[in-house]
Amino acid sequence: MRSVDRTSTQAPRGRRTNDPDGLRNRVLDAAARMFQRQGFHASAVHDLVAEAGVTSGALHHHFPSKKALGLAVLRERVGPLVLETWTEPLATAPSLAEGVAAVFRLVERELDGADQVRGCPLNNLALELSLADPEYRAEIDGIFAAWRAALAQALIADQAAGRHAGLDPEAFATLAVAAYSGGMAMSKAAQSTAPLKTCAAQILAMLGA
Amino acid sequence: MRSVDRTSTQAPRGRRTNDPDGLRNRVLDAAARMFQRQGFHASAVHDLVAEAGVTSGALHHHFPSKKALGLAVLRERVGPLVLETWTEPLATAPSLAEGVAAVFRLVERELDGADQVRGCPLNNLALELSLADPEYRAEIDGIFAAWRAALAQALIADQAAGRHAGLDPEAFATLAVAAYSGGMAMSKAAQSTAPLKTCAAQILAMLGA
Amino acid sequence: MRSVDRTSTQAPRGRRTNDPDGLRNRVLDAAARMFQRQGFHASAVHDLVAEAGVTSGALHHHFPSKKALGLAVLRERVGPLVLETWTEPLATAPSLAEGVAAVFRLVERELDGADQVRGCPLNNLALELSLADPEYRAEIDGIFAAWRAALAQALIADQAAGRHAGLDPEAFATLAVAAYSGGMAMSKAAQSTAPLKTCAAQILAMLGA
Amino acid sequence: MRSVDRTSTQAPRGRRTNDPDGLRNRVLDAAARMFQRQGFHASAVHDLVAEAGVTSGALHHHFPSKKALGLAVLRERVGPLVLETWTEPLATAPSLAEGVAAVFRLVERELDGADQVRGCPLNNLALELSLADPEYRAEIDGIFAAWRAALAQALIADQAAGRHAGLDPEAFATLAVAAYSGGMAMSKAAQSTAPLKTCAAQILAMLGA
DNA sequence: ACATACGGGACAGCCCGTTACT
DNA sequence: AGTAACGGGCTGTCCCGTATGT
Repeated sequence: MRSVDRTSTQAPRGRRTNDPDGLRNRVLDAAARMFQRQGFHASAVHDLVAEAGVTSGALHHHFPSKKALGLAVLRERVGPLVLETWTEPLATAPSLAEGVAAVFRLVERELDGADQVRGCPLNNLALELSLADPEYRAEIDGIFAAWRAALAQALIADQAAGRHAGLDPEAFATLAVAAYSGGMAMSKAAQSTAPLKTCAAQILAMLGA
Repeated sequence: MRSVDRTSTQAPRGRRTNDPDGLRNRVLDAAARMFQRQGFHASAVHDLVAEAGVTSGALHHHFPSKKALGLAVLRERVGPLVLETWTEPLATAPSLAEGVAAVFRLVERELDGADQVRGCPLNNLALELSLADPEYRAEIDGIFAAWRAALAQALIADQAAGRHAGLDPEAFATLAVAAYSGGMAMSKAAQSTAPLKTCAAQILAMLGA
Repeated sequence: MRSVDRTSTQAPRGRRTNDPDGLRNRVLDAAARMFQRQGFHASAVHDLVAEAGVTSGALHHHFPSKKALGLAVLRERVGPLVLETWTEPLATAPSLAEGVAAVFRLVERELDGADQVRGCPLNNLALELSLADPEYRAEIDGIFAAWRAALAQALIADQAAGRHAGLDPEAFATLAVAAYSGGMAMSKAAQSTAPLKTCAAQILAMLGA
Repeated sequence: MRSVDRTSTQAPRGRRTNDPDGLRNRVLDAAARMFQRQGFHASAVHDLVAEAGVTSGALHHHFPSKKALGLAVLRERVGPLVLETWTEPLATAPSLAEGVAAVFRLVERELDGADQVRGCPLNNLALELSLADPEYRAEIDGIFAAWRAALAQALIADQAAGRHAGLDPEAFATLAVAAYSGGMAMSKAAQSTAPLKTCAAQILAMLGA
C-alpha cells in the first residue's frame, strides 16, 4: 500500500463555509497523515485541528470522539487505499507477477520521492490499536483480509491460466502481505528503502520474475 | 522473537525494601509487557507504576524519564530477547533449517499457550518510536540488524557446508524477519495464530523443509 | 406543588412540522422535567434537545439562551403549577384544613405512583439559581410569595369564619411552605415518601385535623 | 446548620511546602464555600483551584475527581457541621427548647452578619446531587438522618424529664429539619432572613417557648 | 533507596450559541 | 419556522516530571 497522503482541499479563507464534506475530508486527510507518521496516541487532537485548519467544534460535530475519527480513517482512508493500490491493479494486470511488480514499482517510486519512510499506514495503526478496542481490531483485520484476498484471487486467476501451479494462494498472499508490512517496518526503522526493496525482490522471485 | 513476558520477581509486601535490582527489573518487565500489548504512548507511567507494584518516586529514581525507560526496555529486554530466541539457537543448531524450525516451534508453542496475541515486542515499538526520536531509531535499527545478522550468519555457515547455494544470505534474512514481523502483526489483528504459522511454513519451505 | 411532569405532546415523526406551540411546549416540558430531576446546570442543552425530540436550532429559535429557557420554565411551568396545585384548590375548599388535606392527598398519590422522588421543582431551581442572577431570584421569590399568599389568604378566610384564631396567617403560611419544601428535599435524599408525609401530618395537626 | 465557612489557613507564599493536610483543608474549605454559594455544577474546578490557591496537579493528587471532592466535602465539612451546630449543643443544653433556641440564635446571628443568604450547605447539595449518584445520595441521607436523630434524641431526653409528652420525637425532628431547610431556601430566594426567622419562631412555639 | 506531595501544562471532550441555508 | 454546520472557549481529567522528606 502506498502512502495515505493525497492532495487535500485547502482550508478556505472565508469565515463560515457550509461544506461538510470538504471539512470532513480535510480532517480525515490530516488525521491519516499524522497517524501514519507519529501514530495514533502521539497525535494530539489539538495538533490535528491545526493541521486540518478546522475548529475543534467543527471536528467534534463530524467526529464525536477520537476513536470515531480513528475508525473513520481506517474505513474511509486506509481501507480504500488497499483497494486502489492492490486490489484494482491486480485485478486488471495481465498476470500476477506483472501486477505485483507494477505495485512494487509504484510503491518504491513514492518511497524514493518522499523525504522520510513513514511506514505502512495499516500496520502502524494495527499494532497500536488492535488490542485497544474490538471495533478497531475488526476493522483492521478486515482490511488485512481484503488485502490478502486480492493477492490470493490474482494467484487463482493465474493458476487457471496454467501458471504457478505449485503455490498455495492463501499462503502466498499471507506471506506477501507480511513481507511487505515487515519490510516496511524495517525500512522505517532503518530510514532506508533497502529492506522493503529486498523483500519485494524476494516475493517477485517466488513468482519467477 | 518470543514474548517479552517472563516470570518476574514478585513485588514484596514490605514497605521499604532496599533491592535496587529487583525493583529495576520489576519495572522493566512491567514496561516491556505493557509496551508490547498497548504500545508506548498508551502506557501511562501511572499504570506502569501500578503494574510493577512500585512507587512513582522509585521508578523515576531508576529511570529519569519515560524515554529513558523506553530505551532501557529496548536495550535490556527486547534486544536480549532476540539474542536468546534467535542468535543463540541458530548458532548452535546443526543446520539453518533445523534452527529456524526450532525457533518457530518455540514461538508457536508460546503463542498457543497465551490468552492473547500481543505482537512482536520489537515491531510494536519500532513503528511507534522510530520517527519520534533518533535515539530510539538507532536502537531499534540495531536490534533489527542483529536479528538479520543472526539469520544471515547461519545461512553462510550452511552454505559453507554446501547447502542452499542459491540463496542470498542478507536477502533471505531480511525476508525472514519481515515475514515474522508482518505475520505477527496480522496475527495480532486477527487474534489468531494462523497468519504467523503460515508465514513460518513458507519460510521453512524456502529452506526445503 | 405536585410534579411538573405532564402528558406532553409526542414528538411527531415527520421532518418538518410547522407547529410552533407544540414544539415550544415539548421543549418546556422536557426542560421542566430535567431541571427538576438533575438540576439546571446538570441538564445540557444537547440532552434537552434529545429528550424533547427537537433540533438545537429549533430550540434556540424559541429560547435564545439557556437562561431564557430557565426563566420560561419558571414562568410557564413552575409558577402555574403552584396556582393549579395550591391556589385554586385552597380558594375553593370549604376550609383551610380540608383544602390542605386535599392538596397533600393529591401530592402523596402522585408521589406514590412515581418511580422516583424528584423533589419540588421550585425548590430545586431556587437553590441553584437564586444567587446566579437577579432575574431568576425575582421570579423564584415571586412564586414562593404567591404560594405563601394562597395559604395565608385561606387562613384569613378561615379566621373570618371563626376558625384558627390563634394562628398568624403569614407565619403559618411560611412554615407550611417550608415544611413542604424541606420535607420534599429529605424525601428526595431518602428516596422515600416518609419524610414528606410526616411533615404533611404535622402541618395538618396544627390545623386540628 | 450554620455556614460552612471557617477561618481557613492561608495559602503560603513559598513555592513548595509539604503540608498535605493544610493543602487538603484549603481545598475542602474553598469547595464547601463555592458549593454552598453557587452549587456543585456551577463551581468549576478551575475556579476552585484559584480560590484555594493550589495547583490543579495538587488538587488531583488529593481528590482524583470532582465527585471525590464532593463526597469529601459532604463527609468532612457538611456532616461535621451538623454535629457542631446541632448535635453537640442539643446534647448539652438543659432542655430541648433552650437548645433549639440557642442554635437558632447562633444561626440568625451569623446570617445577620453575612452579606448574603447562601442557603443551607446540606440542602443545596442535596437537591443537586441526590439523584446524580447513589454514593452522593447515601451520604446526604445519612447527614439528614443524623440531624433528625439529634433533635429526636433531645426530645426523648426532655420527655424523660416530663416535658412535651404529646410530641412524637421522630415526627417533630423531621418537621424541624424541614422547616429549617425550607425556611432557609425561601430566605435565599428572598435574600432576607425573615422567612427563616419566622420558621424558627414557629418551631420554638411548638415547644412552648 | 525509596516514598509522598506537588507543579504546571496538555489532553480529549463538551458546552452554549450563532450562522448559513431550506 | 425549522435544520444542520460550525465557532470558540471552557470542563474535568490526566499527564510526566520534580521537589521534599525519610
